[in-house]
Amino acid sequence: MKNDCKICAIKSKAASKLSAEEIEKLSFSCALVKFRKGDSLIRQGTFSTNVAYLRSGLAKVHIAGPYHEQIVRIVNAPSYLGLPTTFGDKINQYSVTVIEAAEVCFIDINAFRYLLKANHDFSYEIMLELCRNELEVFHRCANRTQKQMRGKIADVLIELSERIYNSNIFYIPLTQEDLGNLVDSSRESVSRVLTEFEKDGIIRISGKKIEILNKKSLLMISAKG
Amino acid sequence: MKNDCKICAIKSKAASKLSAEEIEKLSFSCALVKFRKGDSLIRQGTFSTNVAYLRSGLAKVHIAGPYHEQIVRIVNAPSYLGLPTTFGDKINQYSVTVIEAAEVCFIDINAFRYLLKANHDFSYEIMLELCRNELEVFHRCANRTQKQMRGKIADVLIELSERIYNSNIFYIPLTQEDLGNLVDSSRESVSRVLTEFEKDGIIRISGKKIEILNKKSLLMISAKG
DNA sequence: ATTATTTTGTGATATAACTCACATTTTAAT
DNA sequence: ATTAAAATGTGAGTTATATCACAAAATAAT
Repeated sequence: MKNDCKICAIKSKAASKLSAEEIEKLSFSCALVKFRKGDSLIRQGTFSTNVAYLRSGLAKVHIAGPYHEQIVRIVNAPSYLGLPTTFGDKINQYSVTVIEAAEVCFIDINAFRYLLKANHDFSYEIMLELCRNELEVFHRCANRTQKQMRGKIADVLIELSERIYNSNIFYIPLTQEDLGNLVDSSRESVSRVLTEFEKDGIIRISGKKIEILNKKSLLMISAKG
Repeated sequence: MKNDCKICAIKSKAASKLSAEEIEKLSFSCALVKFRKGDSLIRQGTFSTNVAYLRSGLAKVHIAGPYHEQIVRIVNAPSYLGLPTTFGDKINQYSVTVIEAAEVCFIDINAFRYLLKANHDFSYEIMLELCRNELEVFHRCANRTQKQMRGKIADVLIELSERIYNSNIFYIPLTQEDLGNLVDSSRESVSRVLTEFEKDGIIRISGKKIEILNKKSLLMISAKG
């Protein structure tokens, strides 16, 4: 399985621009590992010397708040996790947990920095990703604080449907408790809104499966606040 | 005043690592401008081909929410503004407005990218700044959503005192309405908490001047949520 | 298959903060 | 200095959502 790393490196969005020598260097310090739902990739407060490259699957970034935990964002492959940590004081500022079976490649921070230095296209790409992250956090923050329940939940459903699954039907990998942590509200309120939406004919739920029947309504509810 | 740019470049945290040739290139595409309180540096929704380098002064980053505007973070010099825009689709995703007299240097995006390419230390520094921004937004987001009024206001006062002014006495450059937009609550609630704190002997207010008398209390209130 | 555990649905009650309203103070403009 | 405009203080009523409580359903474990 370790040999997969080279493939991993080559297949990664960064690698297409790498020289053979660079790939060689990367492959020595990279190990591909498979994870299941619930596994922890990064744990807030711990020391870290790796960047995690999420090659497939889905994960949630979450931080411990003064009261309850808070899910910061849902991350889909491909993306790099733990960048702030590796640039900064090496103490993880957030946790990352798998929510759908994932393949992850841990890249040693020194190899990662070598890559950044050696390959400008790569470092440019990382900057892009960091900028996107920042904007995404902005968006979620505005969502959390300026909308009320219906709007928040509508927004999350749209995000799952569009950004994560690209389909109007999907299996939601989060519990209602998770959803509450994602929009900063209680599990009960999430439940109430979800059944409300179903009664209004906006979505159809059966178990973990959600089907969006009326996206237009969802968009309106999300926009209205 | 235009010649200041070279000084600006040399004095900037990036420049110490630049070659003469690089500084030359930068100075051609850089103009230092002075701004007053209330001036707009970046306007959400507009097209932009510059990175703004805040050399001195204070600014607020804010976005238009579904209902009210929301202040995302307070930025002090030195720092780069508008990075996500220049990497992305060039449409500004947020506004930046001066809240204390500022000197700003607008760096053409092409020159900026040249710098990133030419100088790895510089691009590394930019990545650091992007990471810091992300973590700061995390923090503010948790603050907004998980604490109640007293905690939110305590947190902002601590931030102003520690990160921005480095003093227990400072002149607050924001109106209570601004503070409301910063912590996502109403102007009235801000006022109530502020007078409450004063009655409790935690702060002393006279006009725009705020003195923190009991930082320990503030820290406790902020931490408790 | 059966049991234990986790997740979900829904009512009743409590509460923090918003809104509205208006007086007062402060700041800016002429 | 005088007036206009903006910012602030504070009460009373309203409201969205949290919390508590428990039943039902679904999932996981033996």
